[in-house]
Amino acid sequence: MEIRTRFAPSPTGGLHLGGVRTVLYNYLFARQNGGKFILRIEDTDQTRFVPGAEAYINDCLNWCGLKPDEGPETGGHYGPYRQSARKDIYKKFAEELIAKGVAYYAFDSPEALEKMRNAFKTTENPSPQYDRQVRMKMQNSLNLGEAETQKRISAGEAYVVRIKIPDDETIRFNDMIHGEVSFESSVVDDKVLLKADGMPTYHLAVVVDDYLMKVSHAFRGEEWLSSAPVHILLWKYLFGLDKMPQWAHLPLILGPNGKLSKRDGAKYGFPVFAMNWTDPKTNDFTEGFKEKGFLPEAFINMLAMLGWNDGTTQEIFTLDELIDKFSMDRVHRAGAKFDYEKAKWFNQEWIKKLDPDDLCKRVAMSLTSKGLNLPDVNYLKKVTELVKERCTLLSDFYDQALYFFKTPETLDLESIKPKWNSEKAGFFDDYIQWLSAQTAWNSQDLETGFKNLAIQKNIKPGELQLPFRIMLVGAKFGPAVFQIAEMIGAEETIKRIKNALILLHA
RNA sequence: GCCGCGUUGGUCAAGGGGUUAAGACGCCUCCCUUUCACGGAGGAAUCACGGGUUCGAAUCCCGUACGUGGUACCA
Repeated sequence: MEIRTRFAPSPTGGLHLGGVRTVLYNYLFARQNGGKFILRIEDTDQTRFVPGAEAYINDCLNWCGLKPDEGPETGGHYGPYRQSARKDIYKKFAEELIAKGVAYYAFDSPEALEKMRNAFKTTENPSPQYDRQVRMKMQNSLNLGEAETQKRISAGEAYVVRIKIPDDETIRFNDMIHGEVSFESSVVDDKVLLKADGMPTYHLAVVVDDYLMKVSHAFRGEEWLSSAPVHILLWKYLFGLDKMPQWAHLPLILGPNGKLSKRDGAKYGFPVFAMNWTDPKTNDFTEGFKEKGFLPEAFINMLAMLGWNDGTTQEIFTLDELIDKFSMDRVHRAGAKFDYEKAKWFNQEWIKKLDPDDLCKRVAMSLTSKGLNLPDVNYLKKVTELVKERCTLLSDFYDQALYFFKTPETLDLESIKPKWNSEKAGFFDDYIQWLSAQTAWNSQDLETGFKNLAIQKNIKPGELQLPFRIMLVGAKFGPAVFQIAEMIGAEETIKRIKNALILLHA
């Protein structure tokens, strides 16, 4: 049997962390078993349709390198892959369920439902369900009779189709992560299967499409666990439990307090979505990992480890290694709190790990996007190698490398002034002279010359290094000063020293 | 309220009857470096609580507490 997994998002907004991890686990499982990974767009709620959301999801998957084998863009033999385009299919199955006596028509308006909930509400039961307790008191084919039901339907009265949950049945299934999970049917409600607009709800659509698309393993977030009994029943009624995919309900990714929300991101200053997303309706902006400066490799690596490990102490994995080593039975059961500090660490590790040429390309993109004009690649490559261990995000390269390309606009003179004196000023005057006379220009010689001159003048070389650094960099950071001098060249080095001396004189 | 799922340091977590209870992030101390980092050496856990079972329990069982998800003609 071919292994087929699917990711089935609804195109209603940004793709968040947990969503990407669900994609990842689906993808890894499919890949390692030589199977297929499918993207299916669950756009059955027309009131929540958000233009651009589907394209955005594609962009995110692309960026992450988790491309589906089948989907709305890619195509495939089991299309269409947008549920809105499969509307007619679901109706047929809804009718089949009615014919089998396990579903029924219901005419209750939203207002009538609201009234029912209010009428039956008690302290012990604050949210009454449409279930066996109340269904015989409502307007549905169960108590209206066939004739009346047909009459209403012919008259064009709006109706939904609801599943008729059995009275006393224990519904069990085996979850790949949680093991055996069971529910009493008596606490499950008669979920709507087909809405008044003719569209299916998620419950009908997942089951039908998983069957039709031959999905062998269905992985989704744990928030779906409570509706699993409805899906199990539907499988039993429609296609047989033996055809049902293996379920795995993935642990939730939590924020600082409770389920991770995009609000947490804004509140605590970390991205929550894979890529930047602006809601076209509300104009609400949410930052993405990509734009924040994350490498997709690091993002994926971090997500993989949030809820899974291979049992060793290895934490840095390439996608290929993950495909090789991932296993569902090592997925942790409990929800995991997202730790932004650790996420940044993964990024830093990946910056160090990446092939220099590859890194250089990405740094170039980041730098040019911030308006920096880059000379030749070889120069940038050297700069990148020199500063990379000081960068945790791709976006850090700008601050860390800017002085290699531009004369600093401000200098942290406060850090040198307290210990500044005319002897030191004299030293730099002479150093300029010495530098001007150099024909060879390399960090080693520059340093030797610097130290010799300092000794000559009876000043500790160390005391001069910080001022020199601030002259060249503008602040107290960066790689060895003499390497910086070597990189920016004689002319620029001398210019920067002169600049600083003027400022220190004033 | 009801139902489901979960609970090993601040966080991610290994370990699934006998261990000094791994490792990583973060934090703190120190070394390296007269910058910032990298790197290196250290420091910090009564395994949620209470009962069992057992010679022995973080590990098995039962309760309780807490957390979390669901309880829509949303997914």
